Amino acid sequence: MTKPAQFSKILRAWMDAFMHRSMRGWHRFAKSTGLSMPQISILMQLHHRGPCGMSEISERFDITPAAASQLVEKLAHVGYLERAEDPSDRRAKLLTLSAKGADFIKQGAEERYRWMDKLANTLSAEDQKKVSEALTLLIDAAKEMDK
Amino acid sequence: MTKPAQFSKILRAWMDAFMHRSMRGWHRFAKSTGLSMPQISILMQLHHRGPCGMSEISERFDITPAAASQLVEKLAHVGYLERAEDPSDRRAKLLTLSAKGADFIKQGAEERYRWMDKLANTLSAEDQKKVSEALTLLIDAAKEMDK
DNA sequence: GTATATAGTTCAGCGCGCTTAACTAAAAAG
DNA sequence: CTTTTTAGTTAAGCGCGCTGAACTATATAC
Repeated sequence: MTKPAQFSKILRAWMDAFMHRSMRGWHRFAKSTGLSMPQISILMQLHHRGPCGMSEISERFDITPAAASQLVEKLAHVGYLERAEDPSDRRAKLLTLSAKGADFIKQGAEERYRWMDKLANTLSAEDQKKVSEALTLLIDAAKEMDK
Repeated sequence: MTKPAQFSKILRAWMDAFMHRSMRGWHRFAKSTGLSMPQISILMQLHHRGPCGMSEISERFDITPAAASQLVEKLAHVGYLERAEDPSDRRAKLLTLSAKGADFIKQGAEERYRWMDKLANTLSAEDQKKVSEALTLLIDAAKEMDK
């Protein structure tokens, strides 16, 4: 009974320490590149959940189809994604991240990785191994939970 | 040589998997409460870096003093923070999170913790212990790096 | 004391994300 | 074939974050 509570506490401390730091990082990146956070969020979703339709965008980000359409229009205009017609349903659009868009996202992630790498390098080889194993556990568990 | 690269890869996989999920979580929370992301970011900074002046806000979020002043004004108006005069410099203001503001932030974090807890519960007791130790290492390292 | 730098505020104006409402086009239901 | 539902677009308008510029008040330099 005390063990799970303790575990939960550590998870929370971790999230507190790192999540909003990441948020600020993305925000800065967004500003430096001229894109907005919502636009970047869409590219990120496309990046690691693959192509989808407009409706999925508006559902996942909880905005109206109109808003989704306008955001996507801007991203398509600068060439970060492509809007193709879904062959199985000519009303629907199939949104795919372009190579340029993928590069963009990778570059943004790269910047945020830096401090994480720096952080990692302050650990001993032994500790790094421990952390690796633990994070792998978490990553796998997360994949499992997403189905 | 291959070990550090491997470690770095795992750190990145972790960040990819979790960070933007957290971002979406905060965004939803923001919308549901009527505050904006910038406002919440300020409260979060106050929450875990303690009181500071206006200038620190504008520096850390990379906005003009004017913008910082306006954001803080709104937060003060709804009672999430207090703007007191710095006794050592009567030009400067000392921003502190109010109890109400602290509650607000905790509640927002609470919501995002939920899936993390769910995730944690899919792990065996043994794995939970491994993860706990590893995250503690990371948290301590981060504190160290922040000086 | 005068001059200059610093901390913060106020205001006009801009861009952006968002919504509502009206619309087009294709698919599904009858 | 007609009706209705679904996917997405377009346009007007609102609120908000942000900036630049002008301003107040305190602190520092000479």
